[in-house]
Amino acid sequence: MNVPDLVGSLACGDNRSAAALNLANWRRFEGTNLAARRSRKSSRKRDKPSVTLEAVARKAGVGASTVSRVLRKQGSFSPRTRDKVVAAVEKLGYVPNNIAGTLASTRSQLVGVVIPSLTNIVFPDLLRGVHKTLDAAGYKSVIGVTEYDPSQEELMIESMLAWRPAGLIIAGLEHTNRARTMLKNSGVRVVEVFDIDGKGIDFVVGFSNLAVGRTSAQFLVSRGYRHFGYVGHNIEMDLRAGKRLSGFKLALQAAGLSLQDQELVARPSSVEEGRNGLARLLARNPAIDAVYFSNDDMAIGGYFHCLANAIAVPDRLALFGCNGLEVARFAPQPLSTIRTPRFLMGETGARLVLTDEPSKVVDLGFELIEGATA
Amino acid sequence: MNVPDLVGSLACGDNRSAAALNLANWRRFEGTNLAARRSRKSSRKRDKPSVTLEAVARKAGVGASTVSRVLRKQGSFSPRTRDKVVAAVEKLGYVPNNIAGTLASTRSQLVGVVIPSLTNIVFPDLLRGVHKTLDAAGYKSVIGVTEYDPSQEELMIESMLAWRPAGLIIAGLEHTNRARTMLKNSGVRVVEVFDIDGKGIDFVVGFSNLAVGRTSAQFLVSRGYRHFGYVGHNIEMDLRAGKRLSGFKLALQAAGLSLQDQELVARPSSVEEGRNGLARLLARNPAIDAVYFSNDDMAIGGYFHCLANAIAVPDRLALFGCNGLEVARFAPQPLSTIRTPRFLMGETGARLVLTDEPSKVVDLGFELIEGATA
DNA sequence: TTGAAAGCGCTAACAC
DNA sequence: GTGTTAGCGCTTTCAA
Repeated sequence: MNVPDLVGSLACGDNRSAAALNLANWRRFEGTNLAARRSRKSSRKRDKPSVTLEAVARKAGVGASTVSRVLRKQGSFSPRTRDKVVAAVEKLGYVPNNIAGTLASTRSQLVGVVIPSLTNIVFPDLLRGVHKTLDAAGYKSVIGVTEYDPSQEELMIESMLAWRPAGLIIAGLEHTNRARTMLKNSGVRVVEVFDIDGKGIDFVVGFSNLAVGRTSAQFLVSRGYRHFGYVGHNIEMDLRAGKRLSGFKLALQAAGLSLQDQELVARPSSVEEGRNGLARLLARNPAIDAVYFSNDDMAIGGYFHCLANAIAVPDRLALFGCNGLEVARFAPQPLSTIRTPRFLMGETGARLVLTDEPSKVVDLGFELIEGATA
Repeated sequence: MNVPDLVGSLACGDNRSAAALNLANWRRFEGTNLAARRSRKSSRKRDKPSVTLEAVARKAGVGASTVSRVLRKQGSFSPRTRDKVVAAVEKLGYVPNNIAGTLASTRSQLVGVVIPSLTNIVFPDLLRGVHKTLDAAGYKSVIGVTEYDPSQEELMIESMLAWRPAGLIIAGLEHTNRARTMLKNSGVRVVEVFDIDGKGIDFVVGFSNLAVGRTSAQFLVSRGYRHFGYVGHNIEMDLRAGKRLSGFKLALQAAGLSLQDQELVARPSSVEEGRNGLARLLARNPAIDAVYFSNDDMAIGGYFHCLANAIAVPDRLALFGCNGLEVARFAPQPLSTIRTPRFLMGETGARLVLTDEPSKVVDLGFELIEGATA
């Protein structure tokens, strides 16, 4: 144990092989019911002896249901009984089995969280809020990542539902029809977050991406910029970024202006794509004096491009992002952007998903940060 | 439904209240067994009718175990039977109950992941790797966040174990004694990640933080720097950052040099703390010509300080970080740092945790990125 | 205040 | 190839 192996010693085989092997071993055991049961235990070295509630009950000299009541501090029991039980639990190192508990009570303490990505910090931010609230209430979050793919999301939702979660928190309002149907029929409470521009299933918690885009445009217009460009990532996948762009364009239109050029990258947002995207946009269209980015990661990339190429910000070029990331806040020039309530969305969503309240939409709003880049 | 409510309509009460309320309603129902059962269903609007395996079996006109076999593509069944079952599943919208399945088979498809934080992108990076591997193998990850607090970690581990996970992935090698004992007695496979400098419980997957610190120092020394400073976050909480600092100091010592000054922030790492920390360090000790940061977030903050104050990097001051974050890679001057294998750690850890292999330590190594700041 | 009994919905062994 | 049977480890009822 703990003998340092090197990377080379790692087989890069199929992840399932081990499970398959187990199963194979497994099915070799024959004999009487009892013998078979016993073999099962020994067939996997690592199969825990698993102290059960009943073992605790025996040790404490009480009934199983009494132990159950004591452990959940529910119903009544004498102090003496409680002490005996607690002592037995300690002695045996008993850890309750939530799987059995959940099955018996039909009330799970698992909440599913389905997000498109873990690469963009906004989703971990959401998770932080969710986790904080859930943890305080004794719930655990099971996470699923969809990579912005609706069919993967559908699969994810289906397998999440198989765990009979207490609730489901999902980023976005757009899902496949089947996903929507499963969700509705499941009887599980659903909270859709990050977007309120559309029709939700149950609870909807977030902000209007359309309004974010609109507000961004109005701000830039009010600052006197007139030649607008856009640098964004794949808006066919990230529908919310697409809605922001729509809002942005609509507001420009309303002001009698328009987007002069846009650079759309077919990949996820990143600092790199933002930097390169801006470079391409400017090469193509040097007259642009203000650029709207699909988010702060992209915008920071753009800012880096300006720093590296001595482009005066905001005099020669204004930059505007979305999200209000920490890194953007402490740049030499704080990025002009809109702060979105990711953590609060997580907290709010987690709280609602555990309630019995009627469905509703909660607009958490957003905040414009003037910054120094526009 | 979907009537836009405003934020104000949200009570900011205790998260448990709803659950408590449910329970209260719950216990009010009395009567015969059947009546009670029925009340249960109606007491919570949202209690699903829950189609069962048996319902599918009836609909398909076959036995329950046959349905089970078909659904898990295990054992044998005729094509005709399969078609009947599949049809019934479709018709009824059946979603298997993993809770029951897990209890019956005593083989869970849940893997616990215990990390100190979600604020620092390195942990989501780990999660990405874990999730990718687990997802491909049909497993789900349950996450727990400890906020770098050993006693919270202990609690987290305990409640994770209650779900009888297929395995547990934990960041770091340092745990409370009770946590370690629980882990060992649980019979669950454990993978400790992010650190190999110490004694592990079962699998250990990561890199040597001591070596990272040492390598960083050697690099800076080889570049000709002689007056070293350190800007870091709370190393009493983040033990791995502490180990890097130790390695750094040891290597300086070995070169006949030493750290001239250090700025330790008592908070989590952030761009802000890095920026302010460097400002304080330089104010106190202007002679320093190279600064080692506890990680890239801090280092980027330091870099921003230099940009904002026209401090020539690396001529006047060299900067060195740790992790190799994307944002650092595309800064005007790419940050000099060490890339750590977060994603790979996640993949490797997840793969190992599902195996039957004997315990071992896997050193995934790290990579020095020369960058342009040192 | 307590224990016996009946499930929760599924899997696995085994006989047919 | 398929159905019957016996649990998995709990919670909840109900009678004592």
